[in-house]
Amino acid sequence: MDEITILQAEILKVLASPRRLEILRRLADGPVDVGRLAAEIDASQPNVSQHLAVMRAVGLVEAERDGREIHYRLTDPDVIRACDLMREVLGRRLTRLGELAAPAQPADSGSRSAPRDLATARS
Amino acid sequence: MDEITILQAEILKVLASPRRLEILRRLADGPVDVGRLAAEIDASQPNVSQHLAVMRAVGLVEAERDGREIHYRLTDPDVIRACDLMREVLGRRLTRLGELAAPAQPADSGSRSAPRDLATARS
DNA sequence: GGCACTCATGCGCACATGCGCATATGACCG
DNA sequence: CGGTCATATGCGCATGTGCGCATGAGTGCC
Repeated sequence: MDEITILQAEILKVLASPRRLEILRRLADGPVDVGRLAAEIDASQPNVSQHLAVMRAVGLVEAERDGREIHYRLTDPDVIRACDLMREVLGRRLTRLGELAAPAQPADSGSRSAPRDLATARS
Repeated sequence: MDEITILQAEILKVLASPRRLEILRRLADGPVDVGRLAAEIDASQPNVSQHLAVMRAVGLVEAERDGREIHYRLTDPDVIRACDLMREVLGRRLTRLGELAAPAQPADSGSRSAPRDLATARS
């Protein structure tokens, strides 16, 4: 079993949480302190703190003290970029499904390319 | 909470397993039947079957019957591509760590368990 | 020093997940 | 049909994870 595969699974495990994804997406917009973060995503402070600790343990985020507040930021935007790429793919998938199910007017969030190239299937 | 985020977390949860990653990487090289797959990754047949069932449930893989065998293949290479991208990033990270931490030849037995360094090692 | 604020940590519980094992289902062959 | 191969499924156990809650730890202010 590949070493990288193990590491990758660990990272993915940490990423596999809606709350943590939400936190990461927020951090992608710049550093923020714990309290503010908790308020923005409507979660308790200990909860957010725990999630941040987990992500910090695997090097996804970094912490820096500023007065009494502690600012968290992304360690490596590349990993999150891969994450965002996946998000876009899934977004297109959802859009496609929505259109198929209801050919009306899908009120999806911002989208970029037309779902025309859905046949990206087999290489 | 975003709808896509939930879906993404579900997918990530399914991906967050070394065994499943191994299976997916194998499937990236083309369709294969369960028995062969189990043999190649040195796992029991029921085990592989369960993993495949899970991945099939979230649409990561597709199954097609061919005689008594059942061939599995990737549904959407795009998701796996995002996965591979992450893998590459992590690979580079590991390489960098190895170079920085030990220009000599360390017993890298528990090297993965140094997340702090990993975070710090960011340039 | 004492207090208020910000964040981290320990605890207990409910819940999900992975695994091995035995076994059921389904397909081919004689 | 009955047997055999290929795969899927149910079960039970051990383990891990998230959450709320209360509390500890570090910092700044008066």
